[in-house]
Amino acid sequence: MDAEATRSPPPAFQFPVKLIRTTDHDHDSSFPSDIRRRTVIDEMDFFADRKHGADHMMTIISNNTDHDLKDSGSPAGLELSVNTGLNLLTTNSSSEKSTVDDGVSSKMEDKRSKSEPSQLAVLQAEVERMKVENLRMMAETKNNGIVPRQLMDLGLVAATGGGGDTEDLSLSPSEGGGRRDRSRSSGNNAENNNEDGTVFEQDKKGLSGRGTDQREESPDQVWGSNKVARFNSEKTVDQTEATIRKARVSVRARSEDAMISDGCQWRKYGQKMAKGNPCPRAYYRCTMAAGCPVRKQVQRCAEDRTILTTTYEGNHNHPLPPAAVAMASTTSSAARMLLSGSMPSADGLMNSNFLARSILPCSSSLATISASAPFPTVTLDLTQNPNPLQIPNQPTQFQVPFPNPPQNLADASAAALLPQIFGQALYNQSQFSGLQMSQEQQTDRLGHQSQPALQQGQRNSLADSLATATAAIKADPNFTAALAAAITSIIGGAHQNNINSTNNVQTTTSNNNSNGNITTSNNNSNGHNKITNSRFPGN
DNA sequence: CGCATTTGACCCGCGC
DNA sequence: GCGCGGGTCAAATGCG
Repeated sequence: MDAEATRSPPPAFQFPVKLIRTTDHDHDSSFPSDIRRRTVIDEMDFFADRKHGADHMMTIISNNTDHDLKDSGSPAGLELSVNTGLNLLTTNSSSEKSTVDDGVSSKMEDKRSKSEPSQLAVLQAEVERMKVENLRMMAETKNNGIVPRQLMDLGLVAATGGGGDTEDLSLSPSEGGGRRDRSRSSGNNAENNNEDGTVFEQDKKGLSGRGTDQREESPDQVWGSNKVARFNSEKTVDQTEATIRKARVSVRARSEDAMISDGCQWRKYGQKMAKGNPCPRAYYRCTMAAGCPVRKQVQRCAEDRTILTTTYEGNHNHPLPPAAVAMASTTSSAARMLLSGSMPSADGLMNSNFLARSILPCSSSLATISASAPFPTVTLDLTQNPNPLQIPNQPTQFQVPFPNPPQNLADASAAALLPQIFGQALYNQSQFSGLQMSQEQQTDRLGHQSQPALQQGQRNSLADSLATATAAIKADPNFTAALAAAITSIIGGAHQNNINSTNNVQTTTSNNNSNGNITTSNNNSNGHNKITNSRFPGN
């Protein structure tokens, strides 16, 4: 498996979900023996460098917005750094031996940025525009004495930067040694202060009843706790914080393997039988960096044990390998969608639901938002056949006619496209969310404007944002073509792979120069593209 | 021997 | 106040 880490991944267009094939399923007590005994389909490697094509779009957006906004230090960056729980960092983690398939990422990133200057420029311009707009909105809201908490939170998160140094201020319980002092006072948040004096937003620690959670890090440590605001003052703010803190993103995907790969390294730290499900729930924490607060739960669906539900919460405090960025982008976008419309109230969540449908009418079965769950949760259901996956009635039609692929491949395709489509739509949605929120808050203060009116406004704003962004993308025929080619290739590749009883889907889409040379190929060499994660020996 | 996983115990919040 | 369930810890265990 170590060989995998050092292997140079082929230039590929891969996806955020990899169905892990573990070699020691027999040791896996997490799943029923019948599941463990099943013939394991070869890995579906949806991860990889998305140097080109659709995924590129998402990556560029993430990178640019992240850097631009962060660098500028402008409030505009706040929104884009929403603490969705998963950073959108694309910086490659250096040399973690088990880092998943990121060996050539840097090069590829560079190459990509060089090869697609026009798209980049367009997107950068778009980001710039968004930034300015956000700045304007911030000023407006401040003048009104209303500061969308969302933006504040984002800003704070942004301030912490991609390094997650904040979390390094203290050791995680394990590293720190000794059992957590659960009686520890929760009032001392000094360690949570940022270098620049900004209190790490989610310092939730302070809010957490569990003193232990102060220990480190991030907000997300409160991941399992229901402790919400105990401060009466700034109640609204705290409620919103709590909402953000607890936001979760669940991904449902069919997999007979122990868990899906999201490009990160995880260590199992617990397993419990959850009520109502004969399948145990496994708890993992990210081990890519000490003190990374990101956790995830993996559990099989009781009704259909081929379905794996992976729930993420937390914010990575370290750079992510490209492979992880894909999933992070997806989940992050989902969380952003959830949170962007999110007031802690049920209305807010319902709004998000509405927004989800508005943004992604095609994904009504792919993305759902639960307001009833203990924590606001976005569920990305990749088990349903997204056929066709499209965004109707949008300025730029984005139609991906799936050829009704087999279930697993449908999942793969959905997973593959999610970061681009879902993420893009959500990204755009997030652009107006600040405005939407401020409007909403003002409206609330003024006395509850009718929901339909707000929603209409949201829809219009969304449509504008989406139109602008999609138009920008569309403006570059090369990119559009590459995107279409990539998608076609994905679908074809998935199909082909299925026929070959191989789930490994590798699509290479190169757009290496500015003269429109587009090459799309389906790299489907059996047994060669398999990517395994040495840190995933199975759970 | 080091590291990851397993698993029972513990803590906490919530509902009754 | 008590029981239940979820989440986490950490010693024990297993594996490479």
